[in-house]
Amino acid sequence: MDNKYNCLLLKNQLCFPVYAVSNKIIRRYQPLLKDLDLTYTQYIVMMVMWEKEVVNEKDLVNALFLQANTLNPLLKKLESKGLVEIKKDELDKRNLKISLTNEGRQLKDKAVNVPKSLAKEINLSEEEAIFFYKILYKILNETKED
Amino acid sequence: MDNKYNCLLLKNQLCFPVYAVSNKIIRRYQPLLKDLDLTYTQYIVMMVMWEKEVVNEKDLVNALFLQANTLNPLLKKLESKGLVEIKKDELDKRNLKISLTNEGRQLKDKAVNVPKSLAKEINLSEEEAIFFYKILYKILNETKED
DNA sequence: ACAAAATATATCGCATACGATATAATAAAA
DNA sequence: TTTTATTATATCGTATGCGATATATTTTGT
Repeated sequence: MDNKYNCLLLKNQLCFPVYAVSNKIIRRYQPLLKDLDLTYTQYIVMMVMWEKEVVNEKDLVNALFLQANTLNPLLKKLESKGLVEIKKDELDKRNLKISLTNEGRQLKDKAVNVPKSLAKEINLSEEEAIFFYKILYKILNETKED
Repeated sequence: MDNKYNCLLLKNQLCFPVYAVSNKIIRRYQPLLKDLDLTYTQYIVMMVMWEKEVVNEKDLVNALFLQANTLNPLLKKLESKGLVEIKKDELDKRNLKISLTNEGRQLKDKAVNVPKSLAKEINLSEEEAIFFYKILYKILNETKED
């Protein structure tokens, strides 16, 4: 039973279920977010905007563990929807200053119901959820270079 | 401190770190998989092929928690690389029979090193890994409809 | 047997993700 | 003070993922 190929069995992978759960959760989010006319990635960008009001693109890259070339077209999309405003930072013209618009701020009230609706679909005990959360951030913060 | 918008803070989300960890892990896999000329998704398809040798597209959909329209072009890609062979199942012509080729089978030996290399990058204790694994599959198996 | 429902793929369009590369602005170094 | 290096975005090409819809095949119901 114990051979050198065991490490290649899907059921012995830890990375695969993370990937599968991530896909599953996002699939669950999409219909809820349709009311807000947001995709999942747009939604997490808006979460940062609702919290910070003004950020650089670089701040988003750090907060979301994504990259600039992913966020760039996405931000332009949010701008074209009127949810954010994009300007060059006059103090350091390399930076892009992203600001929440009034319209973007208003969306916050509609969004409040989304996390509750989704929580119903994932049934973890309080203890499990806390442990799960800790492990996820342990992996995320393990190496700082990305 | 406690207001109705707390549920919209990124740091209070459980779904977001799953998504971020998934992205991070796949980013880590890509350079390792480059030697095999496989992407991450192609790699997990090959894992199933290495284990089963012959499957229907539907079996892959179930094993990988993905959908046919994602796998379809991916399988054609693997076929064009000579790693699998795609035929109609003569017993039920709705089904696609995917078979591992000799070339695909040979890749298995090269792939054996990938999981070990990646394991080094994620430092969880045995106990943490087991708990993490259990929670992930609890979420995956919670509702069977997708 | 034959219409209707179910099943398994296929196709299309859109929105990510990322590596690779290029560019503009600032900081550091000589 | 110039060159050089670094930083923050921008652009391009490739590969997913998924919802919506269409098609072919089989099963079910009558």
